[in-house]
Amino acid sequence: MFSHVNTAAAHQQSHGVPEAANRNLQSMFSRQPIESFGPGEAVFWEGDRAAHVFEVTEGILRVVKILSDGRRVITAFMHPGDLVSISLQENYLYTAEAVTSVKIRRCARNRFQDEITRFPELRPQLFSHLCEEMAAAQEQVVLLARKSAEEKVCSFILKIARRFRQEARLEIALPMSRLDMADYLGLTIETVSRTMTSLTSRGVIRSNGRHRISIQCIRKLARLAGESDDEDNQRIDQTNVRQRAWQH
Amino acid sequence: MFSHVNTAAAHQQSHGVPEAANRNLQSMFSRQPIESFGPGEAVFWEGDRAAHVFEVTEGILRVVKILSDGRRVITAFMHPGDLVSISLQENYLYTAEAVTSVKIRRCARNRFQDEITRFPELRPQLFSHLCEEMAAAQEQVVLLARKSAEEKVCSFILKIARRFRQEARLEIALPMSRLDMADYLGLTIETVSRTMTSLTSRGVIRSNGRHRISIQCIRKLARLAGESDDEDNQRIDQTNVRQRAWQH
DNA sequence: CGTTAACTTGAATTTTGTCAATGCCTGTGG
DNA sequence: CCACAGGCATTGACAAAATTCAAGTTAACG
Repeated sequence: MFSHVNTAAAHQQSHGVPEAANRNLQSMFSRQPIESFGPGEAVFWEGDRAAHVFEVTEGILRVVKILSDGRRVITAFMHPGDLVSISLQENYLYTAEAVTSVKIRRCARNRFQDEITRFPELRPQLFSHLCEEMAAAQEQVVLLARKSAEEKVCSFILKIARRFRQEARLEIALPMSRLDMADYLGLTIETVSRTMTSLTSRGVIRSNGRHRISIQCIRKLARLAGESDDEDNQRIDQTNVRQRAWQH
Repeated sequence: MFSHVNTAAAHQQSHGVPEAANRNLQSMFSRQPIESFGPGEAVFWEGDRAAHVFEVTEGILRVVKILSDGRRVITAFMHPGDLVSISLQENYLYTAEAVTSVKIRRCARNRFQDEITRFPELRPQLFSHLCEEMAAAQEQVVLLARKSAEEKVCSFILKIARRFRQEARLEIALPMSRLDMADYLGLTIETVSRTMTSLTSRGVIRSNGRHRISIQCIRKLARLAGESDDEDNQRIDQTNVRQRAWQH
């Protein structure tokens, strides 16, 4: 959640020549140099002065908050095309760390703001971006507040499947560690592991190595995720959040 | 969370004569008629076409999401001065119900958008409003993902105390039912009740009827809420989120 | 003042977490 | 290319936390 608007497609278009016709939020990053971060490296830290906005170009970031006694919460995973730290205050609200090898572009906050001012057609984009983040946050709150361990894990797999399955294949990558998954779902690694094992033995998923699974029965997975709306005729590629461009 | 910016003070100013000098988001509602809702009544329903934006004038609203099997999550309580349904999509993302007797004003979404367009000085307000909602959402995610029942209850009391205590008195109102608290904190009524009892018997709080408590030891409460930053020299009225007006 | 819903309390159960031991990828260096 | 090491992941036994179910109380409201 929090910035999971994948505008990678639009992004492609606008590279090189950011025409007014298809200018978008990602355009701002197109001339910035690419920076690389290795697994575990932090892109920025919670509490630091928020000087930049980022675009993920490659790899996966985790958005982390830590309680004073070390308990860790991952509030989001960011994928290529996502913008990080858009909704911000004076200081970063969280730490962003590379899960895999990651490439990002950065844009100074000032410049980002200036561009938004200069090109009013960007405002609705920024706005709907924030609104989708809010919707995603609410989904996560529901998951954390009321779902069981199994429902949490199934919801997680399903969310990734809906966004990243390759074409018809129902094989998906889980590049993050079990600890990352646990801290995202409010569980322990052991519970995540046991749940995955159970799903495998029941034929819902099949694991191909530690970071790759294939979904054997998407309907069952959806049911176990606690999404069964009686009708249950959801397609894997359904769009959950209808969006309207704001006119501001 | 989600819209807890209490601008009641600013609101007072702008009533009657919404001068440009102190125009704010609340100004838009100042000429709207006041509507009343009794406890339990819904102001709008999740999924309905989002035709209005609301301002709470009096009383408390709960923001509710329901899973298909009836499990309920309250993602926010809204207080006087709060704006509801600002960050929105095509349809409402949640149901809003009156906890107490509630008075609200509504503003057609179209008009709200037009006004934002017409008075650019409102945009930064809208923006920082959304950003604060995001920050609050993240706090709630941390609470739900990693805090114990006792930490959750203490965090909740502390949050209300920081916003609504009357002057020096550390007596606060908890107008919502135990079920509402439970659905907000991801617990059961029994667990909430037991925790409150335990806090009372340990002298952290004292209850004056079911919906009113006084805080006996704010430092202990803060420690039990899991906020102890070693330093622990926080004041009850500290502002947790520093905010910067956006220039968009 | 009586009714009733809301709340509290207790006991048993379930779920998830903790601790500890083992197993298995993955990447490194021979 | 293989062997090995070390980090992750899995599994099991047990413990703790929270939920569930079932009575009791209390307080709010007519």
